[in-house]
Amino acid sequence: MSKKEFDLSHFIPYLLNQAAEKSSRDFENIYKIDFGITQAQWRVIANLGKYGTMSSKEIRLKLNQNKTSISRAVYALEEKGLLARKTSEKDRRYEELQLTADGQKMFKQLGKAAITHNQSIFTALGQEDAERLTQILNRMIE
Amino acid sequence: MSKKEFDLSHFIPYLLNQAAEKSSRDFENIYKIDFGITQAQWRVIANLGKYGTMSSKEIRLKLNQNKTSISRAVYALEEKGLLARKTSEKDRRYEELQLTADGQKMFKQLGKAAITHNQSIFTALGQEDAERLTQILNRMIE
DNA sequence: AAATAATAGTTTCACTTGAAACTAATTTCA
DNA sequence: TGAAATTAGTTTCAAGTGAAACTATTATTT
Repeated sequence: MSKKEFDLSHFIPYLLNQAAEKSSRDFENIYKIDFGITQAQWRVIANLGKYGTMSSKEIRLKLNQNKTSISRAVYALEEKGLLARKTSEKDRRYEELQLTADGQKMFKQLGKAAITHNQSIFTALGQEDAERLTQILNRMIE
Repeated sequence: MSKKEFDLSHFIPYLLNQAAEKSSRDFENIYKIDFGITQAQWRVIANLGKYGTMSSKEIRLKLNQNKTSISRAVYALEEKGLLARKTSEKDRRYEELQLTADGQKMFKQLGKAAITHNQSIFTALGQEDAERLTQILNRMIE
C-alpha cells in the first residue's frame, strides 16, 4: 500500500468488511431461517450462554453495541421465552438477564452449528492462516 | 476452537465484523463529516477513480452490493456534481458512469486520507501481520 | 417478425436502525 | 438533606435498507 493511487483491494477496513460479510453468509441463514432470530439476538444468546447472568449494559460493552439494539434484542428474546429478566436487588436500575431452559437449548444448538461453520472456515483457509487470522483479529479488537 | 462450548471470541465471522467496525471508525468520520458522503458513495468513487468508466452493474459486482444501494449512491453523486452518466451507445440499458473533475478531486483527497488511515493500521499491527492479514483477507474474498 | 424471456437500472414499501429524548433509579456534592 | 448530575434501560422519530415490483431496452425463441 505504498503506491500513489488508492486501491480498495489494499484497504484493510474494506477487506475486513467484505470478508466479514462473506464469512457470515451461510451461518446467517441458520439463525435467521432455522431459528428465527436476528444477529443481535444470536449474539445476546451467545453471551448469556457463556457468562450466565449479565445486565444489558455488560452485554452492550462486550459487543460494542448501542443500547437501543440490545434493548430490542432482549425484549424480543423475552417474548420468545428464551430469556428471563429480574430487576437487580442491589441496584434497581439494572436487570439481571439469563437464558431460560429453552434459551440454553438454543444456545447449545446454535453454538454447535457455529462451531461447525467456523471449522469449515478453518478448513478453507488452512489451519495455520486461520489461527494467525484469529489471533490478529483478537489483537485488533483487544 | 475445538472446545465443546461455543465462544464468540473464536468465531471468525464475529471477529471479522468487530475488526471491520473498529478499523473503519476513524475513516468514516472523514468521508461522512469532512466530505459529506456515505460509505456506498465513497466506494463508488473509489471504483470509478481506479477504473475510469464503469456501469452500475460492474460496480455492483465489484462491491458485492445490491442494485438499489448502488443506484442510490450514483444518483446522490450525480446530484452533488461528482459523477456524470451517459447512456451507452451499444446497449441503451447500460449507463456509462465516470467521475467529473470535482469527483476526481474528491477521489484524490479521500484516497490520500485512506492511504494514511491504512498506514496507521499497518503501524498498529506491525508490517508483517498487516501484510499477512491483507493477503488472507484477499484470499477469503477471492 | 411477433411473442417471450432476460437484463440494467429505478421506485415502492415495509422493515430496521441508532441518536436523542425520555423514565426511573442511584450517586454526588453543596 | 435536598438539588443536581449520572446511570440503566425504553421509546420516539427521522433516515436508511433491501427485496420485490416496475420501466425500458435487448436477446432469444417459435
